[in-house]
Amino acid sequence: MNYPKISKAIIRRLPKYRRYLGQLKRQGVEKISSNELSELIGCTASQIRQDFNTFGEFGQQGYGYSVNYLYDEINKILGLDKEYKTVIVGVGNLGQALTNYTYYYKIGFNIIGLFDVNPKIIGNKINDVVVSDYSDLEAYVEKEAIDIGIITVNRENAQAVADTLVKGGVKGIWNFAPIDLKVPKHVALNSVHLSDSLHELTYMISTMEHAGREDRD
Amino acid sequence: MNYPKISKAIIRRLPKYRRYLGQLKRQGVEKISSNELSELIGCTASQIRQDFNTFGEFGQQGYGYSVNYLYDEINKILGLDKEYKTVIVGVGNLGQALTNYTYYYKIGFNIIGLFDVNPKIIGNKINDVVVSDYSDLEAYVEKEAIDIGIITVNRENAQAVADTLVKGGVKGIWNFAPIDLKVPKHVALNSVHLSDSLHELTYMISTMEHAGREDRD
DNA sequence: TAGATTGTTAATCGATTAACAATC
DNA sequence: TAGATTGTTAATCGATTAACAATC
Repeated sequence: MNYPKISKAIIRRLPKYRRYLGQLKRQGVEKISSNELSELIGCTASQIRQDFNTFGEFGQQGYGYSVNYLYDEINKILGLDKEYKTVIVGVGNLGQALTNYTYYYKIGFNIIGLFDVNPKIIGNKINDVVVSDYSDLEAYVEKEAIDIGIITVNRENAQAVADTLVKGGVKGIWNFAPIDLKVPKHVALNSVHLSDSLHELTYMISTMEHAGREDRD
Repeated sequence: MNYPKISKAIIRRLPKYRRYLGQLKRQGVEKISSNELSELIGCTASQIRQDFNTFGEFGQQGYGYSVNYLYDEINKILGLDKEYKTVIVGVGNLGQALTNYTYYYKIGFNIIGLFDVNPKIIGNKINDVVVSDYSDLEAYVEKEAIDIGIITVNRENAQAVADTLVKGGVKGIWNFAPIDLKVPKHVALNSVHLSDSLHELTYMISTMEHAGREDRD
């Protein structure tokens, strides 16, 4: 597949489409039109058709889209037709939550390594995986050909962990530390900034309170 | 403050500005120009000035921006000059992680209630807060005038929890269940879709592998 | 005052939506 | 075939960037 350059906006919508199609699949729905899907998701049918057509012709004129086929195609686009060998660095509450989380929604992410610097945690087992010493991380990543490193350490150590993961040869980093990491451009990086998300929420709360007043103007 | 309508894009950038300004503040930097800040963040100086000017005139011509003043102003815009009474519903690993997280970064979010349906968890203490029975949630939210409800239950129960929180009178909901909740428009809602974020990452990994091939064209 | 940098308008760019021809 | 709905082009809308006048 020789993709044209895809905008960040479209990429951010793909997992959402996938979620709704997964839901429809579970409900046993076989076909859906861009119009029906747009009502479900709350966007325009035009956008849906544009987005899909960036990647291929997944529908059939006069009929719509086959839910199963479309779901599979989106999975392929998102790279979810593959398995990813994964390590988590930083086995605090969040690290443990993500271990269980990926274990629970278990499609394709195998957490095969957990790493921490805390001697009290090293040796513990979480979902059958033993927590290893952080100093062994780089060698492990290289030897096991780890695809994804998840960073759940604090801000101060996150960049060092990222550097180690990169040296070990990971393809992608999923970062939860509240900092913008620097990685070489051949390594994929996506960050979940929880505090940013919370602050967007308080912003919304604040403006809504203002809006209450403005309504009377 | 009578805000004009602010685009989602700007709102998403505000917490990021705040993060960098916080860092500069900690480093003891007193003033910064839009140009210096743009290099730090990796965006255009023009965008920074546009963004700030949406909310007010925070700078001084010929000088730049006072880091402390700007930081405080952004905090006010984000509503971070207030305290938020908060409950968490669903005390699994993620709920516990967020309890510790907000406890650790403790500015303004007081987790005063934890709720779950699991009798084995009810009664436990996390950071001095006892886990209560979910059936008491609505009354508690109303009595204590809770501002924010955090949802860390599974997809199946998330909407019911949201409805209960809304009935109790929360101002905002921070949702971690992988579903798009419906709430009345006077209630703020922000969701962290962890799986979506992970799928964006696998997308990036996939396209980078393609890009490797395309480079040779 | 001269130099620097903001605040703000105008130009550009990209993303979304509308419209319709293609086609199942 | 007629009806429906996609695929795709064209029009619109909004967001980003460039430019420069205002001003500290």
